[in-house]
Amino acid sequence: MTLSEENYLKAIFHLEKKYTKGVPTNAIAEEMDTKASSATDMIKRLSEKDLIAYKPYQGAKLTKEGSAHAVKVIRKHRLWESFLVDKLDFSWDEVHEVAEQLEHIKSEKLIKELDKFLGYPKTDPHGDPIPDENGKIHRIEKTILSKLEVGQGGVCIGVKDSSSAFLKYLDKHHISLGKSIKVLGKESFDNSMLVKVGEDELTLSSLVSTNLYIKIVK
Amino acid sequence: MTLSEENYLKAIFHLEKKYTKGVPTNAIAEEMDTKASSATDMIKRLSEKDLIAYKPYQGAKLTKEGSAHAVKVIRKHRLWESFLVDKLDFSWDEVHEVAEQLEHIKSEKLIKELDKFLGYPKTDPHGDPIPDENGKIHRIEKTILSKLEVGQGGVCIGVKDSSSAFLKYLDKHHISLGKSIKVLGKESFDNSMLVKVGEDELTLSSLVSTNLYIKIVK
DNA sequence: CTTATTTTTTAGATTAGACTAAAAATAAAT
DNA sequence: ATTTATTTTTAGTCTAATCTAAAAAATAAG
Repeated sequence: MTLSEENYLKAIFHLEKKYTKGVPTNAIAEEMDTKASSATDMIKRLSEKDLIAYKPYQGAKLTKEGSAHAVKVIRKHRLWESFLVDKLDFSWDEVHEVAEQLEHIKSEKLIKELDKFLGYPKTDPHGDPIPDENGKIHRIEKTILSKLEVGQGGVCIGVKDSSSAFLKYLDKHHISLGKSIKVLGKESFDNSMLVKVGEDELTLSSLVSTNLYIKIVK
Repeated sequence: MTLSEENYLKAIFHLEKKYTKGVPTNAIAEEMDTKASSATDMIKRLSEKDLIAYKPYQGAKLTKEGSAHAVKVIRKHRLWESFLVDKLDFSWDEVHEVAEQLEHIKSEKLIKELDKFLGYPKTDPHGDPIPDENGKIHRIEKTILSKLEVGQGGVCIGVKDSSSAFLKYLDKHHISLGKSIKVLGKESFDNSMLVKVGEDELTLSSLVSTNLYIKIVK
């Protein structure tokens, strides 16, 4: 399995949440930041290897095998991100690029030992679940902050957008995983909200509140 | 710089110890486990990028730039090997393959932080020196065990052959870095020697004694 | 100093992955 | 239901890295 094949599988895996009845070629090309013709080529290759099911013009779906492989890569990615933050003092906005490389290292033992070394973490530095050795993804119940009503509150447990820009914004305003957040007010005009984060009060735009995952606590 | 280019640079770097006036194409091909024609191709590419100096039929020599890059890769390789042994419970015969992959990860910060995390180790698990951040290799004075006279002794500080088979042989006979070794007798017929390793006495064949590095202690 | 051998290079093919440009299939709109 | 627009695929080219087979250069031997 080549590096490029693995990246395509991963892309399709993520896109399947959005396109449940076959991921379109264009969507894959866009996700991979390449051209549709290149995506078509790769789709054919993956199809021949039975990693995806594909009929021309019908979009792609991962097979059991393809999905299993994608999950393995995602497991490695998230374990490496955890390593970088927990052991090497990387901040959560610095880990993605490096993990993109590390996720392709081939060694069963390496990932098993790394998992042990990290103390079998359940989530990565962005709150995303780390698939277990059998490929099982333990999804956590989470709510988008913007869906909370005034008076409701909870704990920040993840981000939807994990771009460096967004993560840096959160750092700047002292919002991090584990912080308690309570909704003090909502502005219907622009959907911004007034929240209490830890001891601070601040106003969050819609763009921010729609990208933060909360675990509701009564 | 591609993965393959890096591997060729590394190969040439190691071969330069043996071929001081230009590394022959065939030697490179053999080291890289490929064909001479492939080596010629790569030599041309590296030459165009000024990473090696090369005139047809004259063999290859690393330029300053090429050598610096090779050393960086070697630094990464040895730091990763240290990580695998010190932190992830790999044994010294298991690290090479994985480090061959990890050495190509591109991130200045990663390697800087890894070095710090490991406590700035001076040598890798086989006793080979880890180049520092500036590419300086602090070579240790070492003697091949077979060169010692009867009565002389020292500490095992490295291996010349780091094949899995040899390392496993050493494990089996409780020979590891840091162990004290004393020569009790030499057999001129087959150049085997009787040695005391720690508290044990054992006979080492010439193949073994010519592949163990010793720091002589009086 | 020619001949034979070894080493190295060239020539031509192949594969994975990507690209551009054009054709074909599907979907949308008058 | 045709025309228009979008999406997808095909056809052909390109690059990095490899290979085999053959030619050319350098070295060694008689």
